[in-house]
Amino acid sequence: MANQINAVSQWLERLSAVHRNLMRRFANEEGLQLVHVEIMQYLSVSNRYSDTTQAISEYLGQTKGSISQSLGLLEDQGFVKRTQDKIDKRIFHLSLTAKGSAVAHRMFASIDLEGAEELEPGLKTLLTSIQKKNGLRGFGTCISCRFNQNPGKNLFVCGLTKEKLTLEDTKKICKEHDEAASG
Amino acid sequence: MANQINAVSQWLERLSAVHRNLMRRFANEEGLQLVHVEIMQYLSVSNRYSDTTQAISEYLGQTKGSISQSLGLLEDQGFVKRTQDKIDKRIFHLSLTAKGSAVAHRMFASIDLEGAEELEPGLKTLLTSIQKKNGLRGFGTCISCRFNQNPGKNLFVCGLTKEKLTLEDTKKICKEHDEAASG
DNA sequence: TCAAATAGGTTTAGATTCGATACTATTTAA
DNA sequence: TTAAATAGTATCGAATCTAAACCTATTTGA
Repeated sequence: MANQINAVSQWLERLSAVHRNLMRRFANEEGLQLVHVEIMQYLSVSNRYSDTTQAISEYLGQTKGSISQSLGLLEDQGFVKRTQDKIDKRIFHLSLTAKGSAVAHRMFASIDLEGAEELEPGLKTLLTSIQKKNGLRGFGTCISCRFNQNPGKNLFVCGLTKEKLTLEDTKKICKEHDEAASG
Repeated sequence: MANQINAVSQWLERLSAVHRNLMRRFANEEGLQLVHVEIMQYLSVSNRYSDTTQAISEYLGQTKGSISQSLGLLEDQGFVKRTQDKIDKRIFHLSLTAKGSAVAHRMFASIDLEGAEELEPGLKTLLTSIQKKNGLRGFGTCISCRFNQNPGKNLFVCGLTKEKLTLEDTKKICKEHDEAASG
């Protein structure tokens, strides 16, 4: 048993290292730092509740001060723009400019995962389980979220914020994600 | 199709980030840096052809200068010891002391992957495929290596180095690993 | 045999990141 | 009205990372 678990841990470890290597290689080719690419990747898939300095900090597991610095650089270089929240003026929503969006696209294209499709359900389950067991935020999409309501075709409502969401909205990553009860 | 691949990439990205977060958290609890734990984890599973500064550098995707520095620290603190190769005196084999080994054990124990066993074959296949497509070193075990020969029960020979290997040897990670032809 | 090339490792210098702390501004709660 | 909590920024010191130069040992090749 223990051996079996260690084996999974081992491959996961390696997979994680390989993924980081590829990301770093891509970052270098673009003349960027690894963390900058990671931030842009995250912003390309995060929803309106999750596009803040704080959320990025929790996602990447680095302090918000460090992320704040990196965001300052990315903004100066025109990859990212900030928009102050209209209601809560402490919050700044971050989004990719066309330039930043192009980087994220190239990044996804550069990591070739052909043939890995069948792993998706397993990866997702493993991920949810690990996040939960270790007290990390959910970071999942609305599809599997217990707050998600679907009162009509292509009509969604977030039970937590009571806001309407489009189908596209529900495909993005949310920091408030909480797994639906199994069944 | 593209969407499906992006979804896998997305979960892989997140899994990689979560894994790194957990490793970093563990490192902090031990009063160590992330990279130090990663090095010890690697040394706990690498074989005699792969326990060098150079190999660690390729595994973790960082420069050998950087790894050399970290190894110096780990040696000073008694986690790692170096042994000069008897034949090629440029090479120093690295291994964990009892203190270092204990850290690696605690690390494996702290990452709870219960229920992930069934993912193992898929992860391994994905890993091999990614490494190959991106021109990265194999880093696998003898079991799936084309150089591995098995002339008798519990008797193994590496076709590349012509050396005898024990069953335990064949479970470790090798930087010369090359996938056996499929079939 | 001997010089040149290669390979494993270390060292150094400069840039960057990281974490901790302190600070501002805004919002929420009492 | 105040106190506490939240979102984010600024600053500083410590540590890491990369690139390049450097050292030594080994291999190559004429």
